[in-house]
Amino acid sequence: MRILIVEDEKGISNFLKDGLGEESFAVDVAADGNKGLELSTVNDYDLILLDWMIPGISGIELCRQIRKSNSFVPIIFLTAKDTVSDTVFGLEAGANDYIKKPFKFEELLARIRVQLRTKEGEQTILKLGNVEMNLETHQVFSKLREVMLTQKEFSLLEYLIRNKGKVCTRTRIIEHVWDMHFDSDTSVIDVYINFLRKKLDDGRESSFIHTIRGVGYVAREE
Amino acid sequence: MRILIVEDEKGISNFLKDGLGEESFAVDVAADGNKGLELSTVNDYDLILLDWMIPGISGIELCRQIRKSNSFVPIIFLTAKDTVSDTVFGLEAGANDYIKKPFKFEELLARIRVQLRTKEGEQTILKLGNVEMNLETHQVFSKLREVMLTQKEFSLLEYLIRNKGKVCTRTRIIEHVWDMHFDSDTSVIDVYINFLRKKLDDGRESSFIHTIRGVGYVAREE
DNA sequence: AATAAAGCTAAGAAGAACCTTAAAATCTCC
DNA sequence: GGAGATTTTAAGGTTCTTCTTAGCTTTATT
Repeated sequence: MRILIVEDEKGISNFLKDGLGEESFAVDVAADGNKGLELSTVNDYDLILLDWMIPGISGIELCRQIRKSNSFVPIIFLTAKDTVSDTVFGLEAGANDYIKKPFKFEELLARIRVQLRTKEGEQTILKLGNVEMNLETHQVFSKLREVMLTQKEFSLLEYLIRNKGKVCTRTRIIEHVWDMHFDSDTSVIDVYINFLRKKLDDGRESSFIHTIRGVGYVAREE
Repeated sequence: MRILIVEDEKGISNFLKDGLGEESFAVDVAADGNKGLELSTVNDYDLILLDWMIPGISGIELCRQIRKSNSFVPIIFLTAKDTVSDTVFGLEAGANDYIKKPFKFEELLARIRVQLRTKEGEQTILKLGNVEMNLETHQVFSKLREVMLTQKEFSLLEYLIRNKGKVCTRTRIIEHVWDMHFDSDTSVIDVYINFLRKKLDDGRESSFIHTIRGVGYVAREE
């Protein structure tokens, strides 16, 4: 996840760069509007933090420019001002959210995550071979038919498909899908793998969910 | 890769043993400090997981004893306590890292891999000639084809490739790959070397696994 | 060349891991 | 509170891995 910060106050931009770096974002900093425009044109950021008051092109103008170029990158305004009209201007210019200075780092982080989540939500459809799952509507299709899955079946399938090609060990599955620890003596996983295979394998011989004996399972396209 | 777990709570040790087994480690469990000392003296472990609060010799004392005997085996502390001083004591006693209970299995795994990496420059992908193994996805490729290996085949191959160029004696192979002391009356190793050669040598005459008569085997590039 | 030692390989027994089904326990919604 | 759906446990059957055995081949030594 790559983030651009457009901010002229060194103190703040350093603080943000360090903090976001620790959260394992890749961070670039532009100290003025022109530099910001240049970087945002050249690179493909996942999110942009934009200060209201910057030298060169103003924040609001930069925001408009970015939107004009048909980019839907999430933009969060950082503003010292507290007037309703400024907020309105910002959002009208195409910003997704704003945060008032001074702010707590954690609050900013939370808002960033919200933006990235909704952005990810644009591709709420996971696919593997004939199987397609829509995370938003909670629907699953195999070939053309819709298949009804229960909650647990759904999250198991989601975990397998998100990790397609990789072997998911029983331990990891239990931790991610069942939220359990330390229960090595259960065969729920076997049962649910069986459910999924029955529902999704359209009576074919071999499943797209492969068993790796002594290790776990892996979802692979044929 | 052979790991010793010193932990008195059966639930946790079973959970760890299964989980690490799935990641193709050979795992021993000691339920108290004395047993832990005994096993760690007799066997050559690649890593030790040590609970803080155990019957018999305390975890911290066991750690000191191991270091006293000039062993540099990586030690990771498992601790329920959350005080700074305990951590300090643990690290002073010679531990390499610690993790607070309860922990996610994958976090522990990540730390284990870090310790093994710094020990021998490891990555998740091991290569030798045409053969490539991905420890994370548990896949093995020879030339372009994917080759299906069983658990034991996988860990034997891993051990050989980690020690590529070096001769692996039968005794060491048995100790690191099988969870056994050397039993001169077994020919499991021969059998498994044979399995690997069949699966990986693509019908060629000579194998990349060379036999060193009276000593063991060595994996070498052509 | 004979002999012994070590390794190779095929076949099969023992055991572990997995699959499948059914029934019990739990949750949900009227 | 009860009916239906979902989740979990349990158990028998099946398949695959692991390990042993035994006969055969290669290598080393005298």
